[in-house]
Amino acid sequence: MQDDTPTRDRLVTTAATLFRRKGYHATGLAEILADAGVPKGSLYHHFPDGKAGLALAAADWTAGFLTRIIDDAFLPAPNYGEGMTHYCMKLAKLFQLSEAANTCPISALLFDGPESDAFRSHANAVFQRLIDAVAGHAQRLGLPEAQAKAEAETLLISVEGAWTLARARRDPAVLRSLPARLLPTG
Amino acid sequence: MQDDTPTRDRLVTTAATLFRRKGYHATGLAEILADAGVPKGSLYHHFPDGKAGLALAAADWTAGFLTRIIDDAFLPAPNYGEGMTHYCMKLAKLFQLSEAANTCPISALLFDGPESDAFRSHANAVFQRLIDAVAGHAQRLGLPEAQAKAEAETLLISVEGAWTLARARRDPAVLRSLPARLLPTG
DNA sequence: CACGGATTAGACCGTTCGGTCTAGTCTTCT
DNA sequence: AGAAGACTAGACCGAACGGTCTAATCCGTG
Repeated sequence: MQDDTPTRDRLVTTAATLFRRKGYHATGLAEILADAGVPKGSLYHHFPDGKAGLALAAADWTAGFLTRIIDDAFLPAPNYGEGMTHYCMKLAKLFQLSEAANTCPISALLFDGPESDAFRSHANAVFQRLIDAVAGHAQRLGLPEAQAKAEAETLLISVEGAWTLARARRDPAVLRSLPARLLPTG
Repeated sequence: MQDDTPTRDRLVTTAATLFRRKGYHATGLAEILADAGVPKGSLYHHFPDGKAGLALAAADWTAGFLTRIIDDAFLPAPNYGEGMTHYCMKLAKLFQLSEAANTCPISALLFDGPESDAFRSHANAVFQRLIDAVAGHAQRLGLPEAQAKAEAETLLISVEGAWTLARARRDPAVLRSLPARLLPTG
């Protein structure tokens, strides 16, 4: 992490990674700074609110990252079912890359964070953003609006739960099994 | 929490509550002890491993609590679909009672806990115990073994994800919507 | 070159963390 | 009654926490 990307970016991405692996409270500032190769002063320059501000930025960054995955999965798909399948497979691969150690990138840092309402509502906004992204693709692929929204919500719920179970088992199989569980519905 | 229940029990239940509300790392020993009305010496007498040991005990206690809810929901049900519906409704009520502030009692303390493998495998065992409980009821209610196991796993996955989303929204509606999402499958 | 804001650098601070340890009390059995 | 564990009680500890602050450095602009 000692590359030449801007300091702020390095902070955000390392923080996102660590929060995802160990949770917000279990990750110390010292660890983030050491991993990112950034002194404390820089952190409080870029994020006057300190750890909490960094966590919010990390959440946004993660949301963008996931949105990109969703787009990559659904854009080339001929219908919703295949797009959803692609998405689950991509997540399973991501899960393996992270050595099965990380929290679901979706819930990630958000619930482990301060109990403040700011965090909770931020989490809610991020979730909704992802649901909307999926729903948009679903509608584009021919589903009526109401059904698109319902399917998108179901997908997010399932991914969230499946990732958790996958983590407990250290096995991405349950992520790959999602399409088979969800498809018979539509 | 200053009642006359045995010290050990008071520790376990208060710890379970706090871990569920704020997570493992965000909950200090001091807070647990104050809430339970128990001095530090007693904790280390009953749990020589300290916070970690207490967390494992709290996880077991929570698992028992949930197993009871599962039994209460499925025993009087005439078929799997109704049992599952009862279960979701009970969880939604539980969610509301907790002021929508708690993590899913299932994942609860387990993933926020130490990254040790002991915690992870304990979490896995608890999950499996719950899945098996549901699968047992499903089979008793007429589902073939393979399908019973699949349905039970799907239910756990969905509950896990729905609880998370419900928490972000501060709204148990998504928990109540689960049966409608899952039933068309069977 | 000189100036000034942006950024880096890290020493330092008070607090709180989980955990240890020694005394004391309460129960139970002989 | 008296000895022996089980249990309570909380003072105390070093380490790590998040956060503040001052000084140094970098860099674009006059």
